[in-house]
Amino acid sequence: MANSLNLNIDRSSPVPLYHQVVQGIENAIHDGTLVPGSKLENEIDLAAAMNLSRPTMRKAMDELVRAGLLVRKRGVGTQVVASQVRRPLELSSLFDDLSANGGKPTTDVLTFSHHEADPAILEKLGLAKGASVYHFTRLRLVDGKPLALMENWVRDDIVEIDEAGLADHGLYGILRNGGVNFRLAQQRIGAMIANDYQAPLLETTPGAALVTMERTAVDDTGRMVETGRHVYRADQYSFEMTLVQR
Amino acid sequence: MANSLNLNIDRSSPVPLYHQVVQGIENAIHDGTLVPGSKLENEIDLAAAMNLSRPTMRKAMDELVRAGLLVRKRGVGTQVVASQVRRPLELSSLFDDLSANGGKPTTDVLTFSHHEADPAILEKLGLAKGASVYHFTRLRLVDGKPLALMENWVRDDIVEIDEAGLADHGLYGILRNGGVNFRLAQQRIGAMIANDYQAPLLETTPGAALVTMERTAVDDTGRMVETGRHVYRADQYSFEMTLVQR
DNA sequence: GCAATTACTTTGTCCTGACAATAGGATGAT
DNA sequence: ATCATCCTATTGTCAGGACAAAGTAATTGC
Repeated sequence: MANSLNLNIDRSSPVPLYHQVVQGIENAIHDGTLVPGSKLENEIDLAAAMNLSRPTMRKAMDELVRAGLLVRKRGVGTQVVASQVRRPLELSSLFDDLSANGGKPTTDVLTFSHHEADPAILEKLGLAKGASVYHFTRLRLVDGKPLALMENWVRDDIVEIDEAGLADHGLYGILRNGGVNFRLAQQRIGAMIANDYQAPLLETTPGAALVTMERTAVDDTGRMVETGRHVYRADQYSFEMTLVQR
Repeated sequence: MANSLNLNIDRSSPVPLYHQVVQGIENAIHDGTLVPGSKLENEIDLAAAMNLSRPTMRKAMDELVRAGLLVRKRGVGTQVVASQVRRPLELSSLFDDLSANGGKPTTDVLTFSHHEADPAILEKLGLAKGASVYHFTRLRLVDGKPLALMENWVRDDIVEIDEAGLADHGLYGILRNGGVNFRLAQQRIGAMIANDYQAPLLETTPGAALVTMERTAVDDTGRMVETGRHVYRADQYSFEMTLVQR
């Protein structure tokens, strides 16, 4: 039952050793080399087999446990977790909500303006009274069919944004290019009924179910850079995630 | 700006040192000793000040970074993240969705049965054809007002469940008592419109917005123990989370 | 034969030490 | 004065070792 799992570790690569191990095991699980339910060799031997130290091996396994692919039990060993539970959107997808679903996503910019922020937005972005923000609404389509209506506010003291760039590179593309490194985001997911404004844009009827998502993103210097409110057609979108009990 | 942060580390305590540090810093942030935006001392000095090794201190900080309370930058230092972004439900709340909101949560068991599982449930729980499951629906109320309608299926080869116990101890209470250690869960959040069955139970009207949540929970041996579908009144509930970019 | 004890395996925690990579400021040359 | 270069502070990665705790299996005593 103990799978030996031969991985190639490239010590000259710039990618950290523990991350190479993470990817290696991930791949092994995906392509069936590591069967769900099977037990891995113990940390010491595994580390020795790859010429790594135990802390390095452990750090790799830590990540996989956090990701929900492995399960450890003291005195027993480490197991590949039951299949079925796939790698979901997961936390890492701080940006680019979709695009993985196969279809071709496109975006229409509906409105674009640059004006003084109202109090609610000032608070959400932690700005001083009188500060200005970019404000725009966009329609996200997949294969030409409307999926989401997105309204965003972005502080204007970091990157300059114009309508054309927004359409071409996307919001996060512009911000990343402008040197913004996002670190975390707070997000709230709920539901509402499509109103008369939203319904025609999303090609549905007033009263249809919508998934709502509000998000505020923070960069690595602690500034709240962007906040927004998105609504998705409930029949075409839902949020998947894997929760890990530490 | 460098906060010294005097923490008491109890080396005789059974709780790991790194976890004591995590709690200490968490508290310091909460009660204002550590101001958002302020810089911490560097890892080496902090570790030395508490008579800890750097790896131990780092492990503690790792957790706080993952939780979104701290932000690290190589060559620069570690910062307390901007306020506003509070500790949300977060991953740890695999169970006990609410109860923190102040009100008194109660639960009514509406239906309870034990029968052969249909194919969809068999697949979700990874059971063989012909296996039986517990199936029940519950109404969750806060301060007597209905909040959520919950329908669950639980495999019957681990713990015996009866209606009275369910009402008294809750589903996760029973399972934990029965020796089930949950490790992870896959969850999907979406939206729908209240139908004629749901509306009166939730004391709302057909057509009202509902948040839907489907979840399958896996224990530490890799078994899928429980799956369920919950609907919440959208005007009273939403899912909050913090996403961390690693 | 059965139960309590012991031994062993494996993960969990912690330590010391070292060097690399990056960001930012200080320094120096032009 | 301005720009390129060097230096320093700080986090990122990695090694090797040691002991504790928990779960499992084997052994022993009755």
